[in-house]
Amino acid sequence: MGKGVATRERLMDIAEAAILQKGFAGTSIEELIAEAGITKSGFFYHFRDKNQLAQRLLERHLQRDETILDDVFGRARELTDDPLHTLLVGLKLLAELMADLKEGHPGCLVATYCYNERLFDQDLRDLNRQAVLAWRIRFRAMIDAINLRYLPREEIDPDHLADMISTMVEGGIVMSKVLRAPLVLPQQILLLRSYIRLLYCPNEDNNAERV
Amino acid sequence: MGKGVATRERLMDIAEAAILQKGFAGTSIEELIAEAGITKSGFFYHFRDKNQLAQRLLERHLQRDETILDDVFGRARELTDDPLHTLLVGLKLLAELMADLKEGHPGCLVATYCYNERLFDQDLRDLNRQAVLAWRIRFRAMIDAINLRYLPREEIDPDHLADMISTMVEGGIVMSKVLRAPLVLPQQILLLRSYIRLLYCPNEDNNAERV
DNA sequence: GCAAAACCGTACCTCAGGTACAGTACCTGC
DNA sequence: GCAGGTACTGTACCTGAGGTACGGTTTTGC
Repeated sequence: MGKGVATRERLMDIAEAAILQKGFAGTSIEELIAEAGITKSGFFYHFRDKNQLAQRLLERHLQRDETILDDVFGRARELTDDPLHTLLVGLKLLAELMADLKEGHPGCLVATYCYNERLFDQDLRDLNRQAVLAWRIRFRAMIDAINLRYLPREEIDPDHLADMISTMVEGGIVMSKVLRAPLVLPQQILLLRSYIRLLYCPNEDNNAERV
Repeated sequence: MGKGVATRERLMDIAEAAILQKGFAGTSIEELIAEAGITKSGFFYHFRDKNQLAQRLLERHLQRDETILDDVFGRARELTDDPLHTLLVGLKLLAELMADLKEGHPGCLVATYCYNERLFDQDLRDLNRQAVLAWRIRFRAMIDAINLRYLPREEIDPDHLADMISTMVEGGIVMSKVLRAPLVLPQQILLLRSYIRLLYCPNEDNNAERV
């Protein structure tokens, strides 16, 4: 990794942490360069302006996010062939991952940007929107696979159920941050898991599995 | 209502809308007074500084929020004596209320402030935290009442289930805002309702009601 | 050892937050 | 009808942040 890349990454780490705690407008370039130990000229060497920093941050955040989800549900798929169990195991792994964050989840840039929408141009807002739609598509595919094999106890729109995963994670992050209770997020993910289990799992009284 | 109170309320309406779209630091006093048609001196006559505005805004927001919840679940209680049905009807009413917002939910100050935490002093952060704890206590009481009469299909911590309502609303707001799809929030509230129904409701195969 | 990459230094402009304080229009009770 | 509070306006001024411009310097890779 080149020196420039390393500086840029460090700058972005500092910026992301600051923005998640103070919002975009509340984060000054001055404080970023002070913490990074560079000058203002250095900052503008790496980024055209503050908006480009915002865009690069979101792009990186979304890539990392995708990697984590690929990893978590990839590992889940290795453990079982059944699509329902894959989702349930994946959510369990995700909850454990969130529970392991000792300082709690630092926050989601997608949520920050949505509560700062008027600060950004249309491109950035669209990028944010596309990211959430990509989550929907990812989880929707898993739901569809489940619906091929299991009959849900209630008729649920698969897109809504897919969105519920993102909803619980975004909401759980807010709850954990406000309450300063890191475990709330994993707890909420496990409740979502409980719902999906109840919705699809046959129990002794009700064998819902499709033939 | 005195003239001063009216101006202050108008100023706060403008400020709340702006803060929900641009964050606290991204909202300038200049734009507020321009829209309100007063001068900067007028602003500082009503509020000691920007932080006091933030505090007043949160206090008012929380009061309004409480009024809405009192109203929704109060109406639900009028329709049924059963605690489970009260919660289910209340969530239905809440979803309908959210669906009726033509422009979509404007956002929650609690979430905005949590993603701007470092901009505020300890008092304001504590106020935010207490508000979420008040939601927990409110919903926890409803869950406890349900547990007295119904046996859940799974053992669930009542605090977690109570928090789930706040989580779904906060997460749903973020999802609706990012996707620019106002209906996502009510859809998610209905999914939460579906979970609670599945968790507690006896069906033809499984009579879970306590005797 | 040389060119490109990765910065630093300086100067400057604009705008927003915030302070200070004097002045004024309007209403209200006595 | 006027004293006094309420609800402001007007003016001036300070600081700090975003941003621009551009020339100079160091570091790195080949």
